[in-house]
Amino acid sequence: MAIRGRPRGFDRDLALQKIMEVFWAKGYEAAQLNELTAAIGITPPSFYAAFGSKESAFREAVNLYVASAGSGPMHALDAGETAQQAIRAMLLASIDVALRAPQSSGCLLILGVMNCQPETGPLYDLLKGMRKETVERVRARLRRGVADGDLPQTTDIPTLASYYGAIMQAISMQARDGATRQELEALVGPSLAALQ
Amino acid sequence: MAIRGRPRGFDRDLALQKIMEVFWAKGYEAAQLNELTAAIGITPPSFYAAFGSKESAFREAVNLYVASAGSGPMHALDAGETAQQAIRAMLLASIDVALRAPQSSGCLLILGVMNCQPETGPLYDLLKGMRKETVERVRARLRRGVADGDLPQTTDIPTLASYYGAIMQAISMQARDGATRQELEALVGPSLAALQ
DNA sequence: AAAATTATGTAGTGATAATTATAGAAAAGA
DNA sequence: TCTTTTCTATAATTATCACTACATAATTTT
Repeated sequence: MAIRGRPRGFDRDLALQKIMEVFWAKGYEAAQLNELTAAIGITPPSFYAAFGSKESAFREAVNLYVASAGSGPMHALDAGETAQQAIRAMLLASIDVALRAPQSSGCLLILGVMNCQPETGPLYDLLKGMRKETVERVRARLRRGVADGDLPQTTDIPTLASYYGAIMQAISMQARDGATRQELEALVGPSLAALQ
Repeated sequence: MAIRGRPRGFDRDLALQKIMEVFWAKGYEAAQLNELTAAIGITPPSFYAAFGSKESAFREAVNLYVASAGSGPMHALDAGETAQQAIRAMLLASIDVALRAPQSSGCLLILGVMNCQPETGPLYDLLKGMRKETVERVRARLRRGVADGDLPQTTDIPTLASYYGAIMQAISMQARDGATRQELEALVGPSLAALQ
């Protein structure tokens, strides 16, 4: 049996794409509902029928982001031959992501919710958890680096992993401050000194 | 002739101190006027009579911050014997500031205005300009380090300066994410590798 | 074709938050 | 004392923004 009732007048996947771009460009709190609906070309009731609420739309957008636009750094981390190359590639991919952002730049997972309002706590924690996961993946890659002989046995893996997590946060902040690709790439060199 | 009219019922300097703490703890956008007035113990009309608006109160608070609670890192930068010691002391002082923050932690100049709302653009630019000034002072200290022979002539000063600016931003972000002093100090070591 | 079901558009509703009008209180000057 | 000046408190006012009630449109099922 086919779907009952009046069919949706827009493509939900395409709409989610637009939603992600608006949230990415402006962050959760600054992205107003009328910007979201205007970007899609629908009115509020259609938005709520399709996505439930601003918050649940954001959660969906984050999942889409992780699976698409924001996947570069983690992919680069896995693809690098040595630990050093992997870290370097991850940081360069972060720069790509930060500069590919629609407007104000930066990574959605890092700048998407700045906890400007008290009620955004759960979303802030959601992104915080994802950042933590990122650091965990870096940690795993460094462990592999030690096992492969890329890094000395004495490497302080937890410290280095959270350090590179911090570098990625810094890249996003600087991108939001308007840094150029050159300026962002200049951050990568010094940070790799910690792997020598 | 003495001051005419009913005298102010509260200490303006003390009130500004409170205002700074609230803005520091919650950021510009999340700090609501009733929190500000409640912290001081006054009502809105008194606040507006004394400070003009939320925005101008914030500007005053930022100036107070730079002159007091937030002065540590720049002071440490000037006091360090060698360039390496100065940078290290600055980063450690940044950690002190980030952890001394009233509530959600981090540096007011870094996290005070995250541009969640479009109308906060001017304040965002104000803080951005101050961050730029910080990097300029780091640059000057590194130049002196080269002149003193602390650092090789080939040192890429602009790159390193903005790199350490980025590290301070990262310290604030991680502090806001709930990092402990130990975790923050762990970021300093790797970042100093760039000065070897 | 009629009923059932789901989407859409117009035009609100309700909550929140910065700001202020108005009246009254506390001081100095005449 | 009485006027002038400045501060304070209560209670609006205004704007913004997420969200929705209601009527209507477009489908499928019977």
